[in-house]
Amino acid sequence: MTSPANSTSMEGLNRELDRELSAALRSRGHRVTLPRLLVHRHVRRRDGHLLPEQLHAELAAELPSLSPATIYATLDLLDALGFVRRVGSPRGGTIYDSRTDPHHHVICRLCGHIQDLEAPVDMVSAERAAAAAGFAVHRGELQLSGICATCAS
Amino acid sequence: MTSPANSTSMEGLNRELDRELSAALRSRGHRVTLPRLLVHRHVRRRDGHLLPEQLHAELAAELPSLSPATIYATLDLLDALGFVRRVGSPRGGTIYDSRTDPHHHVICRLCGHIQDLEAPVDMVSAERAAAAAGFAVHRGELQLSGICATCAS
DNA sequence: CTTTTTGCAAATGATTTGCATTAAC
DNA sequence: GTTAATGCAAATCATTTGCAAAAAG
Repeated sequence: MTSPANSTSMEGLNRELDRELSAALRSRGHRVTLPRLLVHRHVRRRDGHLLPEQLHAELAAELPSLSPATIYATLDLLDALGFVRRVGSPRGGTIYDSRTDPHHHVICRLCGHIQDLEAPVDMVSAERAAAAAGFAVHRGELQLSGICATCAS
Repeated sequence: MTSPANSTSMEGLNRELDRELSAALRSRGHRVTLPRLLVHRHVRRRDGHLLPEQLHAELAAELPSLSPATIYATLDLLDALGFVRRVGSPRGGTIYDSRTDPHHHVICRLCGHIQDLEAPVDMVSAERAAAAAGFAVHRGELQLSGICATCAS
């Protein structure tokens, strides 16, 4: 009953994600804890954008004691480790993005729905202008705002 | 003592700004009120980025009764009228930009200092991708994040 | 005079903080 | 055993809301 495809089963994937996070945590002197493993698994299994509150609700089943404070602290840590990316929503509040490679976003200004954009955007001259202004640029993204298909109707 | 340059004196500028706002308000059926005139003057005289709270503090001298609620409502109205532009800060909270023409921003991820970037950014392909995803794009800006000169030291 | 706008105070929502307890190492 | 991380509750911060009083048209 066990096929080679088992290496991508939920348990196998979790094991692999756990190993990856554990290595990153230890290399920085952080401890490996259950809340961190769970948040990390959840975030990286679900590719997309998520709100801390949402994450809190979804993990309540697996670890009821998990508190909002820990969610926030853990997401910040994962951001520092490069596993998620903190994105400021134009509607206030914070969105965490499980994708950390360069890409862009459109956000519905009515419902807040956010979607990735794969389009290439040349930000070299903007980065140069920022450098000229004394900024050490860390990253950048294009944020488009508009009305999504659902809200349009 | 009165030179032609008087047309740009504070009183003259205010009068002109007031006329401009009044026309826009009336054309949309809104009323012309002192809080609106004061906020509008303040925002447009001070070219730059400002936080509602900051604005509230700065206008306290001119109109002590001005409440935060009115500041927020007025800024939203000015945004709807096209006199300011609401910008979501990646650090949470809302920034209002007195510039409404297309331009971009760098924001210090330590102190929140924000600065305009004049660099041309081609967002056509991103807009096309957003349209393909069902979005009616309204506007867009590039947001760079980094460390400003002050925080670097 | 009628309706909008204001100011105030209270409510809300998101995020942070302080601190004792628990768990990692 | 030490020290860091957690959970909880309370605090904070930005923003919104409800409503009676004031101002605009």
